[in-house]
Amino acid sequence: MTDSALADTLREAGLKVTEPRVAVLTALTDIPHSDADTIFGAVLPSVPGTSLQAVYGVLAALTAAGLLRKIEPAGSSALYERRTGDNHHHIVCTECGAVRDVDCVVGHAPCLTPSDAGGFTVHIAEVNFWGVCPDCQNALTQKSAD
Amino acid sequence: MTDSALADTLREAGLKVTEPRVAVLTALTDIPHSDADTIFGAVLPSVPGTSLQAVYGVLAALTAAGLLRKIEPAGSSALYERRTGDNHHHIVCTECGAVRDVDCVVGHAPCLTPSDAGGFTVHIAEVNFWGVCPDCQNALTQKSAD
DNA sequence: GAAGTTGTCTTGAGTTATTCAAAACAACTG
DNA sequence: CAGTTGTTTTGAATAACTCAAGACAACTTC
Repeated sequence: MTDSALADTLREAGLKVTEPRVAVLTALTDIPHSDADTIFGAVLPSVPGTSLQAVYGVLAALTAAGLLRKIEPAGSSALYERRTGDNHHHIVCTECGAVRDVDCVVGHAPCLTPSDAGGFTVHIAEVNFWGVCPDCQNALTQKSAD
Repeated sequence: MTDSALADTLREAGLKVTEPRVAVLTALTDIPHSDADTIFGAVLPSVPGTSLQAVYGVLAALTAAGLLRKIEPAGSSALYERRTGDNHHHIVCTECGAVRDVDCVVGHAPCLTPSDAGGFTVHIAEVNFWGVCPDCQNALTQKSAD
């Protein structure tokens, strides 16, 4: 994705096009599911004078505009991704923290409807899977074979 | 639930029975889905010399022993509850933060199996619903009627 | 029932992710 | 090109939580 395409994306969302914003979008295209600090590290080379606070500001603005989705897995800092609006879920590795997208389970509206919401109006259902990624499975197998 | 029943619960889990631990269990029986600070406040009157750090320690020990479940909804601090081992879910009010238990959706193993786990071994599926509680619905209706 | 051992609590400080505020600055408008 | 509005920089502050060391209490053994 080119910078000018990203610029258009920003403009369409009613946001001003700035270097930090384009850089953050570029970084999240390359490395999705990154936290603010990782994004800051990825952005710093191309935007030398920037700061972590600026990254937080950009992330908040882009999330509010619907350009980013913020996910907050238990026990880790907030992660951001560009894939929005499709209600997909995530699986997190309990060993290394790796995150992977999981498409919505087999076409289940039932999955997203509690049996008894106790009078609550349900707006969204959030599903997170926890498990072990292939790499860590190998590492664990290796270890137990020692 | 009496203190001695709680004491037995602790002993059965292989934990020493102490005043702060009994007090934390009592507090969580009365007010489930509480955070460390709220529990601290509820415990303080009956265990005058205690500290927030002690509460954190107790919560960690009881959670590790399987006596408590820790839930960490996005954007809020960690909450604890005594209901464990039944894989139930939660619905959180986006207005006031109220949390309510939701029994597992209509008997769905499918709900807990991602369509493509990408090589991950899935251990647990976590489901959180976000919506508006009855009280806040009323408040919002009222407000729009003004 | 008393002494010892082990684990728990208290006290105090430190860490990390995140947020707030004010001034300097840059992007879009006309 | 100048003005306005919104963004970024700089610096500091906050909240939730963790770590560490000594004081202390619960269960065990005698």
